Amino acid sequence: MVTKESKQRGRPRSFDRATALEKAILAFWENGYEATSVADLTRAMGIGAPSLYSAFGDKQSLFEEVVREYGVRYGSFTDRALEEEPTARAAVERILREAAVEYTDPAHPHGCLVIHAATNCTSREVEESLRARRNAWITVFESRIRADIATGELPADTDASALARHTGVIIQGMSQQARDGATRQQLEAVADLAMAIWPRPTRPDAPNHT
Amino acid sequence: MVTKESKQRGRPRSFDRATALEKAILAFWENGYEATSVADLTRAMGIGAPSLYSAFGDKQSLFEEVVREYGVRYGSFTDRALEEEPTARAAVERILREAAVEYTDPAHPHGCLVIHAATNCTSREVEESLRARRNAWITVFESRIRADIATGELPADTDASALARHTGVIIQGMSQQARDGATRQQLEAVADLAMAIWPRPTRPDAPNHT
DNA sequence: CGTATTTCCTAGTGGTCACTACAAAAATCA
DNA sequence: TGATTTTTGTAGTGACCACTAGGAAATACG
Repeated sequence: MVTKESKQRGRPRSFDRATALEKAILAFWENGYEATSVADLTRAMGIGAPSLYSAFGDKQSLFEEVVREYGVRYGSFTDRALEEEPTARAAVERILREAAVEYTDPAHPHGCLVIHAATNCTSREVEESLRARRNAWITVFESRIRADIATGELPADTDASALARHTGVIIQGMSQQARDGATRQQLEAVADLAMAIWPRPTRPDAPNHT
Repeated sequence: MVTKESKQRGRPRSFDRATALEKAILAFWENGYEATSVADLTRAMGIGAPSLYSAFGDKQSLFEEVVREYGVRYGSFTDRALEEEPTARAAVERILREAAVEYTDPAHPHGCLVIHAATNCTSREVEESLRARRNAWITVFESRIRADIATGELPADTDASALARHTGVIIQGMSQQARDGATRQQLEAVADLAMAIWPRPTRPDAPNHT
């Protein structure tokens, strides 16, 4: 759409698109999709309504871009853990620990935008989009766990589906608690407890990560 | 306010207040406080707006009554379990099992009204009221667990605070999952897993409940 | 019957919602 | 400079929001 090469022809934009988007992320994160009005957004982003609409489209497409950028800037710790850690158990443990920190970081609204921003929303489209994202997490966890069962890292009788869903329950419950005022230490204690249900590896040479 | 004794003087009410309230519960439960408009409510309750306002006050006081009645009709299983079960562990296990059933009951909206109905709400008052309710659960769990530590039912080194919060996380995560489409069986499997973190009793004669 | 009382329906109230028409402003290009 | 292009701020749009005034309707009392 807008190419950065050479000078633009018309009047230059008076705001930085990226920082305006960041402000929009914080606004939606704090109050959710529905409860954040376009007037709230223009105030938070420091631009007029016509500028918002010309730069980001309508409210819904701005929100979609917000969710994408949120995933990159604040939600990528899950993907990183799943890629970098050697086992599903280690990955989940790291995810829960980083979630405890991230969800209670005073630098931004508490909890997870994807979990809370569109609960009880009049736009079914927006609600469904975030629901699909949340359910995709569970599927990713499950396939990661199945991979560890295949290698013998986890016992053959491990219920991958239940373990994955339990992980999702813990993450989403932690996010809710963070919004309700739980501290980082309290969430870390919950993460500790939650990890206790993971079965021990069957291979005696398997890494232990305790 | 309205006494049931003897006949009323004026024109009789053309709707049953209790069933209208029940319809309001379902509407708020389905879509939350903010996203349920008064027009939605009058449609669901089958009455005109002036009747709604004269019978229930404004939208917020109707919602407060909805939350109270919801607690009695759909949320009392937690109180019952805490009263009737001999140990905190048994109570929590029963709560999780009944939550799995209740949160996925096709007869009404999924999940818990108190957890979801006012997340990301423009009315701070309503949001705070429900937040206080949720946080009260954790406190009740914790004191119940401390009581069991005192009797020796649970080990002296049990982290009552963390265990109570973990229980809250599980319940709230299960409610979120129920809204996202998890089945009763899936939630029951999560409840099974979650109970595995409970420490064994120290008193050898203590009931076991497995 | 008439009167008092309460509820009902109609038709609004002002306010906020997401969104935009329009023209001045600010840049590049000739 | 003047023409072109894009962004800007102003000032709205109709739609929906929670809520209500006012009078007709339906009951009980005397």
